[in-house]
Amino acid sequence: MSQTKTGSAATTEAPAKEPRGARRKRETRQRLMKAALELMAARGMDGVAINEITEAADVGFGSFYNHFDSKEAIHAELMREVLNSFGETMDHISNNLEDPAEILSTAVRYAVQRSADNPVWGRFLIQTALSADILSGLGQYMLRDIQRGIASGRFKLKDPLMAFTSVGGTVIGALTAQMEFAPADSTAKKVAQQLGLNLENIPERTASTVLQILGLTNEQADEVAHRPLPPVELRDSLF
Amino acid sequence: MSQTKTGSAATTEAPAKEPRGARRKRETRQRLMKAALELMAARGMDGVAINEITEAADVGFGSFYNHFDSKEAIHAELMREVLNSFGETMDHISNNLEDPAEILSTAVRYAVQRSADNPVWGRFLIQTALSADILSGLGQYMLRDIQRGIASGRFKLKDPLMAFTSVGGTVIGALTAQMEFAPADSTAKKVAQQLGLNLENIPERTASTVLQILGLTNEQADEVAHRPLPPVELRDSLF
DNA sequence: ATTATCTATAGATCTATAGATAATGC
DNA sequence: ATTATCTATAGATCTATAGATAATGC
Repeated sequence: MSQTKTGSAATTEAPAKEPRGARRKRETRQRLMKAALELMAARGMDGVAINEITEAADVGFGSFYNHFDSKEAIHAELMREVLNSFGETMDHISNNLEDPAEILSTAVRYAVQRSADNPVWGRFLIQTALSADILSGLGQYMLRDIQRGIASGRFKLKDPLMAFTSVGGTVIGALTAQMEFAPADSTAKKVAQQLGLNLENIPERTASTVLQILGLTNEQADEVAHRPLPPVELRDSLF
Repeated sequence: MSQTKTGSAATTEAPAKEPRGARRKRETRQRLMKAALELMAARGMDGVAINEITEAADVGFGSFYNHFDSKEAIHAELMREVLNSFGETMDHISNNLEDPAEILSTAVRYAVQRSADNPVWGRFLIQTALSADILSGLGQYMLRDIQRGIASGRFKLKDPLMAFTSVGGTVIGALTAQMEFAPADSTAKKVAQQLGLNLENIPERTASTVLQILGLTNEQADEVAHRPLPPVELRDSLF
């Protein structure tokens, strides 16, 4: 248990009075996190050696253990941070909107769009969603939003469990699809285009699909899914 | 390239004339496959050492290389075999039913139910669905069934891509959920029950959900999803 | 003096192969 | 004689730690 955890792990700007050594340590930690994020997004936790992380971070090998106890530990930290950053955005969205359908729609559009813009982030978000128990990751936010919609009567569900499963699966499927299609030269994109599939506006179409699963009519869902997106403030140092 | 591939990898009964040595070899291979299947279902390909596979199969370590070139090779073989066995069942279902909705419903009910009965099989099916490109796994069968339904007019889709994504995500989500809930003492099960969630008949409810995504009304979907299941013949040596 | 980093390395783990042993089939 | 298995091991890879070096802060 030799490592020190900085109070608020994600903040970039230090409290001004932060001594130089502490800043240096924080920066090293940050470099390790960033390097691990990219490597593990691409190849998964098991596919990456600590050696590779320190190399990519341009940090001495032994320094890794000044910051993390193990590979599992840094991976867990990364998941925690991706989720926290996502959660904060979600809270921000929730606090500025009334309609539960619009809240969920905004969250979905945000997640899908951001995964296309930043596949490293997206791949990691998917890892958190699939890892261990569902409700420790993405699922908890979805569940909260869905319950809110049920309570308010906006969502009318005959089968809450299946609705939850289906919404979750749809979102993860869309994140995956979006990242397959995002690169301009991807084979997935070519195949899809040959099949005549529409690859525009996937965030909005995902949101609409999700809302229909939750009981809105086609028209209602499309309307909500195309409302103007409120600006979302991002403050992640990692991405 | 020292290994020999038996013609039809999955068959149990040999052509009677098979010499003793060949049978012995086939049985060793089979034991390796079975052991790897269980270990890799639980811990993933990377989490298992070849050593552990031969130990579990009660086979000398070096013998592994009489049958497979690498860990990747045996994993690929396992995916291929799980998928083939699934595909044959799907073909059997397709050939004996007319209604595209019923064909897809039967396939979904079969996959979900069998995952509950045999979590090792289920976990592997999920691995095939998530691995590499979507359409090499489960997806190809779904895509075929959905296209058939569109062609016949049974499914009316405004957005084929999202329908496909959503159906795929829903099925994988249901497979996962079903396996979480299947063990009598699982925590997931307790949590779900405390939330008042209905855990009965998940195969049928998944099928119904999928059909609704594909444009059937609630009532139509429920009716199809509860038709009597035609008997399905299984002939997998591995499970 | 303290703290964070670095280099170097011991030990564990794992893969792939070589060569010996045992069983089969002619 | 051939074939499949086995045991034993060399070599590669990776983790975790020890001890040296450099920078900071008093």
